[in-house]
Amino acid sequence: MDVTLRQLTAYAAVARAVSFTAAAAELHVSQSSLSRAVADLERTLGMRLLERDTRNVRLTPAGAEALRIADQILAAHRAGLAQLGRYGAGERGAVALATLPSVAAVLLPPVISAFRARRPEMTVRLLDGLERSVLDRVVDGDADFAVSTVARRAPGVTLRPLVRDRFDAVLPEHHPLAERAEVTWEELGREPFLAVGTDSSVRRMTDAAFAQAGMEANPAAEASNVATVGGLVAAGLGVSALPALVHPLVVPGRLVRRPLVGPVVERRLYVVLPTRRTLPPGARRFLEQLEEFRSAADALPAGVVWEEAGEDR
Amino acid sequence: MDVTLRQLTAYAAVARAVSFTAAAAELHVSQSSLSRAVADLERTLGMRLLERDTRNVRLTPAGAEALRIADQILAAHRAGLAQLGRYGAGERGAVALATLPSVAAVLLPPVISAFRARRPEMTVRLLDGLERSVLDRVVDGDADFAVSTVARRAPGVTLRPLVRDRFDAVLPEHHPLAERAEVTWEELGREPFLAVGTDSSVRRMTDAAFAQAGMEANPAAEASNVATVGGLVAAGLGVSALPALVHPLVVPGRLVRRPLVGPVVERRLYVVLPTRRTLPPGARRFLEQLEEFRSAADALPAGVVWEEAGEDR
DNA sequence: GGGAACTGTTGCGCGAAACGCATGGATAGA
DNA sequence: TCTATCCATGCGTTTCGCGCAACAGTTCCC
Repeated sequence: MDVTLRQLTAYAAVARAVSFTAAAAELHVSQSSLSRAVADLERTLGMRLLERDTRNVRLTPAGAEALRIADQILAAHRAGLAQLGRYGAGERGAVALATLPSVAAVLLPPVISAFRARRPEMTVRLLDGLERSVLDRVVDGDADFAVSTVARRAPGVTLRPLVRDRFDAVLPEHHPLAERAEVTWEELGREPFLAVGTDSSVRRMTDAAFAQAGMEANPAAEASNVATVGGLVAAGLGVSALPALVHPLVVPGRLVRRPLVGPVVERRLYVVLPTRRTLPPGARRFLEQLEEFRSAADALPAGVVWEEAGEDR
Repeated sequence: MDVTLRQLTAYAAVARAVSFTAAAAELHVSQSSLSRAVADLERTLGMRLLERDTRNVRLTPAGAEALRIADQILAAHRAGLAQLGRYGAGERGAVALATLPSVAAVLLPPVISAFRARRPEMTVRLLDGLERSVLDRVVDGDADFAVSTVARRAPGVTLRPLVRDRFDAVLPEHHPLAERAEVTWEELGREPFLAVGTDSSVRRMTDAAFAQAGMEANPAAEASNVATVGGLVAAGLGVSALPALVHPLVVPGRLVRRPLVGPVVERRLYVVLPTRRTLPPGARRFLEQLEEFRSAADALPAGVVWEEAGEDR
């Protein structure tokens, strides 16, 4: 026979009260039940825990040790279930969120900050990477969900429009085009162009925009980090085009932004949810927090706007 | 309904094996039993732990968290019972031993050392005090047992003779009596006598010995600590009489010991056991260790001899 | 394409476990 | 001595846990 939680609970109550009758009242069970439970426990352990004549109950040394240990076990049990309860309520655990570096650095920080303030036991894990890997993270289950652009419809994920941002021209401070209120892609394409590395969604979209304006994308230089591109522009090596959301990542001063038109190119960012899996409670709570920012029409950098809440796709 | 260890064990096995059938074989129960146990657990917790179609079993995020927690709880249970088992075997816990300072400092160290080497998880608590308080410690249950002299039979304790030691005269290095092979109490009584404090058992016995030799105890000075008395003798303030066991506590050099005769006074040290209470396992083991030293006739300071093992009184 | 082999679920009946009630023996206090 | 408690125990009932067997959905292979 093995030691059950029931026996330990019974023993702990009796040992603490130093009385079967009192403990029985406390636990809302009959006194005989406790008497048996403790006797069973003693038989199983093969040691006497309580010294009892018909009138008094005393702990044996072994009984004192057993009380200590029973309390430990019961506390572990109680704490474990409480943890699981908080997990279930989305107050504890981890949210794994795949996203683009720009989103992670600009859009999410206030959300994470508000989320953590409300649920201090939650951990937010940001898996930042390029568009391609972000989608894979969701499909593979590494991430609970993602916030990202999406090149093409992927099976197994649902898309919920979140924000869209506009491409701006990024120019050296005293560049001739900086005097315009707006700049066209065609005008921009005549300047030495500084592009972000091949794999990025930004690169994909600038290539497409130049093509649409009837020009060929022919970068003077490339860098994978947008901050690096910003630095190159500021140094006067050329011009670039970046979505509004990433501008906070570019060191300010010595360069200016102008809306790009002909065409206006917008980048759409989605919440990417796995279609099959149900979202863990913590992730659900994080999404609620994100929606709260959208509903409150929280301030976004210039050129970035919240999408209307609507149907998932 | 509450979460039982049985359910947690079942769930942990299934979640680890990712298979009800395999887990059933492992736990030697029927597969249907596990199916129910896990279903019950899920119902109680109000969350789905395993995603299962008829062919495959997968953990949900909540299931992964639950597995972690179930393992914690089960480990706490297992560890607790193991601790209690080791406690029961006397390999873990504490021995509380009341004793005289001289016994604690001279007789016990090798015993404690051997005991701890064999049972590293055991703690030995020495409650050292004067004869009177030592007895009380045992009667009150503060100590598991004691090693001490006993002025008079006390109710509720059993005595087991352990060692006896002889009173020696303690003399300054160049004192006239130091040239004798033996010294009588009467001779000693004619010198300025340096006594230990009133409450001690040593004082009680020297007083009695002088009385028996027809002299009055009339100390030139008193100190409670025998090392202090030794210092006074070495400084030439007078002579003293101390039981052989305490000599290692007296700083060596500048004083000499001579057997005291007429009468030879012996101090008897007993193991003092509570008659009622059963000894905790650790204490029993400590006593065994002590007996081992007696059986091996372990070397003792000159003038101290092991008592024969015999009946308890 | 149809069946064989496995998987987890569920209905059923049995046996054990746990419980409350009532009782008995023992003791402290009036 | 009597009474009020206290814990242990016998007894009957209810609940719980289990295995067996039938069932339903998948996968694999001939």
